[in-house]
Amino acid sequence: MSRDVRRVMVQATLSDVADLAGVSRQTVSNAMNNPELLKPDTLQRVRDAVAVLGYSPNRAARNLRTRTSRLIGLRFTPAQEGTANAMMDRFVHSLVEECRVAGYHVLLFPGDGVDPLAGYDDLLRATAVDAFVVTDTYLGNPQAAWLEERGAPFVAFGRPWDAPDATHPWVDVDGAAGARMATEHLLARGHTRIAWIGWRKESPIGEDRRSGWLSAMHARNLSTSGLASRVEDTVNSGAEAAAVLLDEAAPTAFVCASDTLAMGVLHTLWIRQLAPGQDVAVVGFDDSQVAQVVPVGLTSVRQPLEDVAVEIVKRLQGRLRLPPVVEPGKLLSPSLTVRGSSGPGEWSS
Amino acid sequence: MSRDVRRVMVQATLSDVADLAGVSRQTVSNAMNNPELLKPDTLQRVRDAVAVLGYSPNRAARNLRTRTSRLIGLRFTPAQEGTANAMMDRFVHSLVEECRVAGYHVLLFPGDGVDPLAGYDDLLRATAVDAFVVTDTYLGNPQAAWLEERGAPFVAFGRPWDAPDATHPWVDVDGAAGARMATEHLLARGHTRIAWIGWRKESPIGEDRRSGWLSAMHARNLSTSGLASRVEDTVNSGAEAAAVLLDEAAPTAFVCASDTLAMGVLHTLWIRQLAPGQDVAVVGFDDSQVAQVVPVGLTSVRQPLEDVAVEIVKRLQGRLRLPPVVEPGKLLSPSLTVRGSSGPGEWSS
DNA sequence: TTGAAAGCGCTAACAA
DNA sequence: TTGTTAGCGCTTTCAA
Repeated sequence: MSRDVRRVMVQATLSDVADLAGVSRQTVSNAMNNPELLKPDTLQRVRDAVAVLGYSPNRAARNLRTRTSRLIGLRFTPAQEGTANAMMDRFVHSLVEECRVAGYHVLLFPGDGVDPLAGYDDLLRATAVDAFVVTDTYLGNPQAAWLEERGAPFVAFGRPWDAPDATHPWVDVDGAAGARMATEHLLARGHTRIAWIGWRKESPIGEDRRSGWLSAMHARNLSTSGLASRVEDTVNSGAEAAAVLLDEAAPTAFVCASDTLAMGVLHTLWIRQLAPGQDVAVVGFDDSQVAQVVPVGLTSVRQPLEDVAVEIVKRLQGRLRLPPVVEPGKLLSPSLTVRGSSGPGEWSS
Repeated sequence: MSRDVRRVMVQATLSDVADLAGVSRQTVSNAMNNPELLKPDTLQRVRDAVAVLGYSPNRAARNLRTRTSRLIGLRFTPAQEGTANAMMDRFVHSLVEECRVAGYHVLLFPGDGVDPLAGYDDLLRATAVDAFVVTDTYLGNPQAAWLEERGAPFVAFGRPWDAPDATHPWVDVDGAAGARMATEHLLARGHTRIAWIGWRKESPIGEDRRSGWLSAMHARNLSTSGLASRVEDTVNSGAEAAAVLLDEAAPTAFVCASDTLAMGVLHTLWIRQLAPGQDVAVVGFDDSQVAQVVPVGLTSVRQPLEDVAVEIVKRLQGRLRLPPVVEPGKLLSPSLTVRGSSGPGEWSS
């Protein structure tokens, strides 16, 4: 009885396994980490002992000895209230899953809002994580430069917009291609007066997406003058921009830099008794839950976050290898999820 | 030059600090963990050395020695596609922040979908985490029973519905109170035929919320017969249920067990050219991003996830203290976020 | 108030 | 193929 209790409470160690299997501690270690070094029947004996004792190597001891933690740090910032931007949720899940495959866990730390470097430094100095995944590079990522300077391994989700010659590994989604797909989708459905509602000029991501709309329009020799608006990423701004554009440029379709802005457009359509997809087409960006559940459904550009996670972890592993293998940046293509807001299915014929 | 590089690459250790400060390693340790034991000027000397070297205690070594990891495990399951249930995002952020205050970090591990115990066992045996936060207790939480049996510290977000005599600490939100608030809000706005669209009977959370609607109606001696529906948690099911209820019971308002179902109701209203908030009132549950950005806005019950995180971490700390202090379960009250879908502001007078 | 000794559990390096 | 030795960086215990 009391032995059972102890077995539950006190984890078996390498020594316990070695004693039970009648081998040295090092042999047990090899059985766990380099099984090919052992004679088959020794290996089996050790494995039996491991199973009997329910042994798992103590992480702290292993971490201390190997100077690794098998932990990836991720600064977790929540979606802003009142927006549709909930990419993080899907991305984090993909990252956690992909890290598991690679034998890593994800450690979350809070962003402090003021100092974008907060948190990184502590974890680094305590050698609490092996590497970081940096996501908020739209801020003009001071983290990237800072981490690179300290020699801290990391992979960025997002291009180094402000430092095109940066040498760190990154993965990003081609926003221009996404906006282009969205625009071409609307062109194929017969629209020619397609408006753009995007973010302010300071946002390189916004400008990138905008360029996709622009190039798709120009490729068809369509005028874009008076058809573009740059606003804050809020529902209200989107609604106001849509109202102004409808009044002044009479577009029949909108491509938006975010689902949040697209919801603003839907809001204006609703007020004006215009049917989305019927009277006016709308396409958003991010394929958020909002796009999925809003009545008639919001057609939206979807980022391949699962693939992003795969590529990020691949680069993480390369970066942590000795010697480090620094793979170049990688740009992934988004896809378009078509729903009712860009027109009834029949139109596509 | 090369010294600078080394300082960046190789972290200073306790010994380095001790040498620089001219004290023993133990004194440095005390300076970090029990500063009150040191003579003020010794303490200052040590602290100066710490600052000069940029020293932070190595986590692995500390973990090994203290047999703790200062890590809290959380199984991260993403929001289901096509639903509005994105509570996790907000909750995780609150938890991460609250854990930071308590000196912990959050370690994410993936749910495996099949075995709800997967992941917990590995982390436990490797002593990779000090405790867990268990969130998916709606499954009839086998994790809780299993973890309790193994003596693994954890706190549940969610009541032990299927084991009311369970002794583990938990924190939950009073769903019945939330639905009651929603119903009373509609009653105050003059509605009397208020329908309920909830989840199937197997869901104790759904039944709990339903009871809130029921009690609010009964408190006013209002009939509820024919006014309730139990369906799957999808937009379509919500839309269908709303259509049937409108045809057969002519309600003027709906209270829903989730924002997802409420969006279904909005869908049906949209098809029937009924104005939400004007012709028919709708209240959802969870105050998701969807509720926040959908045109006219969806009135919704909001869970106090920040407070939930605070209470959970408090219990976590109690549970990890020696001897453990097991605080009882705690039920928190939600609030109601009023938006356009439950009627124009003027009605409230 | 400070220091010395011991050891947490593991793996790298080397020896047998 | 297996075993021995040493030590990762820290904190606990005890002695000075």
